[in-house]
Amino acid sequence: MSKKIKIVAVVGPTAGGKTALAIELAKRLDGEIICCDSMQIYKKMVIGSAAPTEKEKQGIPHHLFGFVPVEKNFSAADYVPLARQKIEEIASRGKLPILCGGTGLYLESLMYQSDYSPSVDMKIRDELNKKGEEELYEMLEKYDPEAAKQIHKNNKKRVVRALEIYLGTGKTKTEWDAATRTKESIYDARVFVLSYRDREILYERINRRVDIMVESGLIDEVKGIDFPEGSTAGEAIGYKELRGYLSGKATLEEAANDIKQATRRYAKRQITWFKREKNALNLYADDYDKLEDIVNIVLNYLTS
RNA sequence: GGGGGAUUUCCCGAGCGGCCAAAGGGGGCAGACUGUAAAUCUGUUGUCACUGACUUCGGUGGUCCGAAUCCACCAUCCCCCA
Repeated sequence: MSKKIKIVAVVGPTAGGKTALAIELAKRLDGEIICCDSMQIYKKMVIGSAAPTEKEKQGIPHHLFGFVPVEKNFSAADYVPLARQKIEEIASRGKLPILCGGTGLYLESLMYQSDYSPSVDMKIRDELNKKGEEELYEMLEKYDPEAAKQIHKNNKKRVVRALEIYLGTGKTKTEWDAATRTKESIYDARVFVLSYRDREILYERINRRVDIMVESGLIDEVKGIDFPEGSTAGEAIGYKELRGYLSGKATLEEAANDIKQATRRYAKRQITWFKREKNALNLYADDYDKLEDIVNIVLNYLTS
């Protein structure tokens, strides 16, 4: 059993200031940043996904940003091995891998999932998707009653996923989970959840940031991307609403308001998600005057 | 000046005499989540001493055992004729 690799993760709701904190930490700790965000990984989606710009990066090496074509179906299962590879590579050079992003599932999978169940034939998924919720749930209750207990019958995506695992591999999702999910983190990870105590402040930051994105050319960015029908990338907040504006379905103001609202709700879901990481250190930006203070808290925590 | 229509809980919007604290949607709030996760789904959303009581459906006053629902007047908005 080899020693666990040390990593740092900066996560939390969108617009919380993760990017700046991660870069600052990388400077102090001789680190390199790895994307932990399901949208910043895509090519061309930089303004709308709030990916760091060259200037923001300040010369710090960034990995797994903007490298997936928008038409490609990318998922946590694709992300995890790539991120692992990067972590090892960075650590082997004596640098500290710093994960940064808002996708809780990616981090969770990276830390607590030794391996994913084998990829499943998309034909099985397509077939399942044709069926109704009732029928699917009854199937799940029959094949994997444990999973059925945990998944709500209305949550078709998750019911389908559980079923396709069983139908495709002969083993249930419950069995796969038991075999591949780890109790302890695979890495010696220090997780920092950066957020705001006062939700109003966070929401104002979100609203402002959306305006800034639009002013910075988000519309042109959207025009320049050809999202295939039903692609994951095309579901990104900001992009879908602006496509609606460009096709005349909404005014720019309506689209901008929709983006703000969707982002706020997204931030709430992220906050809920990150509460699950019990070993994380919660950092509330509104408790501090400046970034430097937060950086120092983190540095102290890491050395203690 | 004459005729018609509207006014519902944070918003939109059903309700048209009891089964209405009032459908449904949105938003808010809380939560779940391990191969679509910026996705998907769940619960909750008048107040309280919460299996019951109380205050709500523009305002005031009526009719009725009983009104968001009927009547009268007032207010505001919209439409049509002048």
